[in-house]
Amino acid sequence: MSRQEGIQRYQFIIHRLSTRPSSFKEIQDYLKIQAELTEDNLNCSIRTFQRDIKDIERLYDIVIKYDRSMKVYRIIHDGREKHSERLMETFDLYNAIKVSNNFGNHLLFENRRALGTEYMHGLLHAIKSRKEISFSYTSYYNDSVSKRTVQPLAIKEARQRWYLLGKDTRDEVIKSFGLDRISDLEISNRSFDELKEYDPEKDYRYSFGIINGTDEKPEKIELSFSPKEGRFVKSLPLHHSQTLVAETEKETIFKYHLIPTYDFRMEILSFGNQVQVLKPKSLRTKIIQQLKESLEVYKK
DNA sequence: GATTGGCCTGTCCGATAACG
DNA sequence: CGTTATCGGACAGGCCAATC
Repeated sequence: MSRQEGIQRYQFIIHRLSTRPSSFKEIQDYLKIQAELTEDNLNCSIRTFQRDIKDIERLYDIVIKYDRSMKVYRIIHDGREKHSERLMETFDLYNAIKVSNNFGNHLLFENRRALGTEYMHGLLHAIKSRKEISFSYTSYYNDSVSKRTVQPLAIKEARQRWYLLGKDTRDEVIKSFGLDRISDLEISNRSFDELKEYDPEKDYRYSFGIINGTDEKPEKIELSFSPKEGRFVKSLPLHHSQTLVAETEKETIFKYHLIPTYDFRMEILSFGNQVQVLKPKSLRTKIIQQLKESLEVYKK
């Protein structure tokens, strides 16, 4: 059985259990039906299923537990944020296309740059079996290419981009790598120990995007949006800590708790005159400064 | 060597029995 | 009748052999 089928099985199990809690028998039947549709071999024994549950917890931060009173397995903790939901969407789409090959001409995809998702299976496999990987990485800031050796920990999506989180063996620092910047991926046979102390959830709770590891502290931030943008932001929160403070005819105020990194400031600026930073003063000053600098560009 | 299924033991928890 | 002891079902997890 290929490792792709193994990961596919995880996806089906999660999919089934997030629809409704099920007994092992029901899950097995479900897998059987899916196996016929996709022409993959997804059958598995109870023992393999138990191992899958453990793997799913490590890979996706989804905890599945058996409920004795109801005699079913259910998801009791879902650490997925948007990134895994997107992974599921992609997976659903992939299967839909696979099931109906003839629909190729009726599904029109938006042209966009490659996201590096072709390495997804390889990376998930490396994370799961704790193997060091090496790849060529093109820097965001200049186009220099460097060879990296990394202990892969997790895959994360932030702001429509995919990132690999891993510990760079050169300086032992946990970094994020844009998947679209990775090439020549190689999975070595050197395995590494699990990092017990590492908790990706904790590291990114107060991060806006992928920038982290800075020593800055999270701050209480308040933004005032115009009513029009307010409605938009309400339906598409900028950050999971977003809470509504006040909503009047003139403005909508949200508060956040996060580290105001560069990418967050850029996001604020992208709203133009539809947003105003109320708190904290330091961020307000920074944004004003930035806007002034923007104007300077046009005075030259 | 990765993956899987079978077997065995441990453990949890509800059900039933035994007891004061 | 209420509390405690025992039992049994079902899953979890370690181990190992089979398979590719």
